[in-house]
Amino acid sequence: MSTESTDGSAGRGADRAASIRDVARLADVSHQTVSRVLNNHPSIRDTTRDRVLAAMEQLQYRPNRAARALVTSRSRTIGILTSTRAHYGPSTSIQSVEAAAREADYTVVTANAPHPDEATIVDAFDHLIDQAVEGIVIIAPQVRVFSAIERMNLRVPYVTLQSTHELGANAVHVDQMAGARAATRHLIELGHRSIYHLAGPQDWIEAEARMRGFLAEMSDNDVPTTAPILGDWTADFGYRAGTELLRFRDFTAVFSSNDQMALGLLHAIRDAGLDCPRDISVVGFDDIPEASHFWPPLTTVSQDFAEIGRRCVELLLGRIAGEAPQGPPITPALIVRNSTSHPAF
Amino acid sequence: MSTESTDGSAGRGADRAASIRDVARLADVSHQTVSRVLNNHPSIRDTTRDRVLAAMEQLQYRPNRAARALVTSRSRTIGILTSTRAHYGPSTSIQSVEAAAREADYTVVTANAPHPDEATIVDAFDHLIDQAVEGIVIIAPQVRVFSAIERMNLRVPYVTLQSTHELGANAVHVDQMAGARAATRHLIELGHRSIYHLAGPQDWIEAEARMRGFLAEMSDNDVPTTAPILGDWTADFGYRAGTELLRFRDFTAVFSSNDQMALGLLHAIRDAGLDCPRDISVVGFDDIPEASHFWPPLTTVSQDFAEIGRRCVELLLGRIAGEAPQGPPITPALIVRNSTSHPAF
DNA sequence: CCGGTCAATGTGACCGTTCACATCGAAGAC
DNA sequence: GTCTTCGATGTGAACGGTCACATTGACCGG
Repeated sequence: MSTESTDGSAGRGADRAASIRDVARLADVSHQTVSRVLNNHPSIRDTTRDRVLAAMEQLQYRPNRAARALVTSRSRTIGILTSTRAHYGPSTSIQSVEAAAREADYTVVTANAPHPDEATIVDAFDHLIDQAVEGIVIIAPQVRVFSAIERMNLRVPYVTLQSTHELGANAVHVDQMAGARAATRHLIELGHRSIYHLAGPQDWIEAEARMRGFLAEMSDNDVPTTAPILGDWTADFGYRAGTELLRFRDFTAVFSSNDQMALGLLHAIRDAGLDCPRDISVVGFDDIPEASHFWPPLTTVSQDFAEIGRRCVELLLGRIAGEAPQGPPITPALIVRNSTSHPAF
Repeated sequence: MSTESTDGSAGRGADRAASIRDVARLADVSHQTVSRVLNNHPSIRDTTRDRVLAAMEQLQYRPNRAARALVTSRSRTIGILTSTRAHYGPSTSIQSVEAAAREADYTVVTANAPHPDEATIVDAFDHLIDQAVEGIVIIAPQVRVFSAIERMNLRVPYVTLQSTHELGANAVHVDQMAGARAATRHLIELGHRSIYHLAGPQDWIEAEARMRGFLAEMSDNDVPTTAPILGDWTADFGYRAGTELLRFRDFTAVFSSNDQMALGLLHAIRDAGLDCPRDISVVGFDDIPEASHFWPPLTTVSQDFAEIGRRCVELLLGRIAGEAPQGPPITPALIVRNSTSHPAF
């Protein structure tokens, strides 16, 4: 490539890509006819269509999305607002959001809000709005996000995961509470009566729902509850919390709000010279692909992150089109492995 | 379609967002002056600029990217081609690509090629090209990608990670070989002489480089090499391979090409009634955040995925601008934890 | 045979921005 | 005092699509 920097007056117009009019000229029709072929309008004679398609092929024509967006004022783009991408769950969901969107001929742009403060979130939203996204899928700590939404009175449709609050039409309903209840019930049925809950950050809707599921199940079974410990999803936190907790050993089981924290916990249990599940039972949440290879293989609650992503797109595109398709809730399932057993005593 | 359009009551343009001309009218200047303010052109009188900015503020003006892209034929968008997003390394890099891109006022769109066959990859490229991306960051199995690139003679700049082949200006150089050598040397220095290598899929450039590093270091130290085992990055594979390998027990150490496979390996070692590191030493690669909580905490090679992402963007934007900024190579570092020790005998 | 409907196509304006070029003073240069 | 330069601004035409509307035959009913 030549590096003629700013001058460039010579080549400029020459190598612009073929436009609808170039195709029209070659196919000997009007540009509007080409446009009709593009949008497969019904009343185009087959022979004409073929001629146009041939011309497109020959010129390697590609429709210009910017031009289309300009005139229709529809970008065919949806945004994803996310905070951490490095975690298995969000990543998987994002991936399937993207696949589903592409399927529907939408493009996805993502905006990351690395810090969960409101300014950062507003920034991320702003970035998406600048792209003229038609809708936004939110995969992030939602409490903060909502205050940001209010502050900037967002005008595009968005979807989130269902909270315990009424988000109604905006939310894909994942029954986190049911999953958390199943995990908790499993421990109770094994005979545990002193169960701690390692919760996630409370501004994540999932974390809150799981915590509520835990508390509800405990109380339904008349098991005395202990105050949940609020964590940050990381294995490091699970390790530290576990180390701290084990100084007292006043419990026989822990339900962790995700698998990473459970991993840290397992580490802490070993470091304390104890055995899981003999001394302490542990249940995780998410069923990341590594969970079955933890030591011991982790009993956890499986979530279909890919399905969540698909459903988000389905709902969002529906709302963009003015409908409100509400599918059935997605229910996580308990997967029993080896990190849980009857309490020792 | 229901054609329930607006009855001709009021303006139909009422809904469209404010344009440059609306701002111009309000600020009592020409649209071109507004454009100049937008692109901070030097010769604008301060008072004029202020007037325009005030008008923008009042109308909540946002530049229309589509219009700008149309006329400049520059989309200010870069694409990411990726295969798996669910893994820690790629996710982290993608996240930092996005952050760096946003910093430079670029937008990122991602295209996923879930299956590594050429058709899928061509599809993904196609999707990106449709967005008129100005450049592409490739985070995917590269061998297949390259054949796809050839087939569709890609006209936009792209960057990848450095392979052992000469990619020259297209690649950010991550010295995977050095990392792999460090890991291997560590095992050799501990006294191991029978070392297996669990490699990644060979169409991933990283996998190949790590394998070559392993082989080179082994041969430099006159340690007899065994044929590497080609895996798929998953813990499941590590487990299965480990189980298989341990039927013979003709080795004392394994260098795994990533941490997930190492995790599966640890699982297999325990299942065989053996102890890591007493019986078998294991070294991983990547240093995912969970690695320090594995049992035993994993000796591994740390990679700065975020830095990789940043460098990809730096290089790509440079190339888009016609430069070729080549930074120093990124060198991974060995992190010694508890999964390695002297061989028992 | 004539008006009407409809399938197939064409015409010109418009979306919101930038670009090339024009204009118009004011400030030096001589 | 006139010419030139240049800073500050304006004018109209792109860019590549879609939209609303016009046009043309062919077919059909009465």
